[in-house]
Amino acid sequence: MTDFALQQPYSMLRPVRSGNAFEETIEHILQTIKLGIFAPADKLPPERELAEHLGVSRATLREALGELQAAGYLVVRRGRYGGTYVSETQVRPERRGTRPLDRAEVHDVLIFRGVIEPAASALAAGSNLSAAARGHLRNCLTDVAVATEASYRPRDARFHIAIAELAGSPSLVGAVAETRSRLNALLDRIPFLGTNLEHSNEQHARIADAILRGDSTAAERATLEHLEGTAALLRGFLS
Amino acid sequence: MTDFALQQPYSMLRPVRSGNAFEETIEHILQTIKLGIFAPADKLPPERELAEHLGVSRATLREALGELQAAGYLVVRRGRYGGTYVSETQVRPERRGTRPLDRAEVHDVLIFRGVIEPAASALAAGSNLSAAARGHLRNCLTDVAVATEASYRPRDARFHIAIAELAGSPSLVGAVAETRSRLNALLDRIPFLGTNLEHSNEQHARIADAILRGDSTAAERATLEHLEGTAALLRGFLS
DNA sequence: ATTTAAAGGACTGTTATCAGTCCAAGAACA
DNA sequence: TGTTCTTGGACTGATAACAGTCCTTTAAAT
Repeated sequence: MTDFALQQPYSMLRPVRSGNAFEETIEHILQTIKLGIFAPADKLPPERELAEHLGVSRATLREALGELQAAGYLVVRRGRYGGTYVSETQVRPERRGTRPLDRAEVHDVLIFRGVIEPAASALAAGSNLSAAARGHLRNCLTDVAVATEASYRPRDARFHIAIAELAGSPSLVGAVAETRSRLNALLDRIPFLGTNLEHSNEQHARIADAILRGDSTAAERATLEHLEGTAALLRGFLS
Repeated sequence: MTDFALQQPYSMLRPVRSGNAFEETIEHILQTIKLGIFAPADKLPPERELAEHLGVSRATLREALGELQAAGYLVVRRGRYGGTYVSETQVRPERRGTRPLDRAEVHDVLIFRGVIEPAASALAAGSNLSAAARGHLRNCLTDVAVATEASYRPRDARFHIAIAELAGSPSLVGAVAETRSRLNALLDRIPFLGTNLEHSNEQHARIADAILRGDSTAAERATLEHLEGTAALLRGFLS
């Protein structure tokens, strides 16, 4: 631990804005795709509406959309009933394992995720879930269960975010989504190891089951166990 | 619960930036004061340094500082060994209880805080704490213990943020700080009720003691109990 | 008394972002 | 076959935010 007194106030003086609006917008939309919020072939909201939601001018949004289109993430259809669609063909992922892992970042992400995801599961299990909410969770579970290796990551994220949505706290949803995104960025930096999809899906099923049964303790424990897999994988690449 | 399917993707399309850089900067600096990160008479970092930390140009930062100076939060001394200082005289708080509480916001803040603060305490208790870290926690505990009603709120926040700092996850610190800030905004909207400082300080002591003893379970439980007080107070004003 | 250096204060020109307006496409519908 | 209307596309002028430079103050050091 470095000098505690000196670093104190500076930990709170984080950047007010992470860059220019244009880049932030690109990053944000890319996240919604990589987290499975918008699946391939989904239609984004109309530009004017999306710009308002993102708190950015349409001009800036269009710059960002143009870039994502050029990169192959989006396709655009003009005219009435046209719109911006998520590309159905996967974008070639960047070369893996090029940049080294940042120890502190790995540590931070794993700790934070270990706090909020089990808590989200426990809260979801303890809530009075509507039929629609239950259906949504089951849909996400099925989607990830039938995913191929190529489509797994976003659907996995979508499933975990769905759980947070059931917990009834928008802040929690945002925290889970952002943390997943940071985790994905870390996973992109290590050589690909075939995930044990079967094992993972089995754990997903146990989590969903506990939540739908209303068993908070089981939901929390199952989630904690599930997280341990990825955590161990990442920690393995630190040493 | 509103229509689940329709609101889905939009929950993730939150604003990329919450306003203009100038206002964000004001708000951010004001937070560091209200959260006790900078106490009265403390010196802020030099403008050039602070601007870089906040990711904003010096011109914009100076606009914000000027506003805060005009409002009485800051005093500026020029020349070598000068700088920007937090005012020692309290700024008169706005009229309380004018705007009504937002149900959803109260709900969200209380849930999220109930997740992260107990977790932070448990993690802190489970860590190998350096002597400096232990000293820092004890200092914050003393500060809040000897606070008057006027100085209580920022010192209380500082204590709870100090706990998160011991947990070893910057994200967790940020989450606790931001949530405290939102909570303060809510508390500002209800009529002032004399807090039971004695009871609160007793709970603080129990939390700090459990953390310093390394008893995670006790630290977590004590924190949960401590939060219940404020939670009940706020919930009382919803009905 | 003079010098020094670290801080705030003030200006410049450039670039990014904005709100607002109008144009062009083109699938659905009559 | 033509009309309609929602959508992306393109432009304009105004404003916000920027990086960079130089000036002013003032307590400490000499």
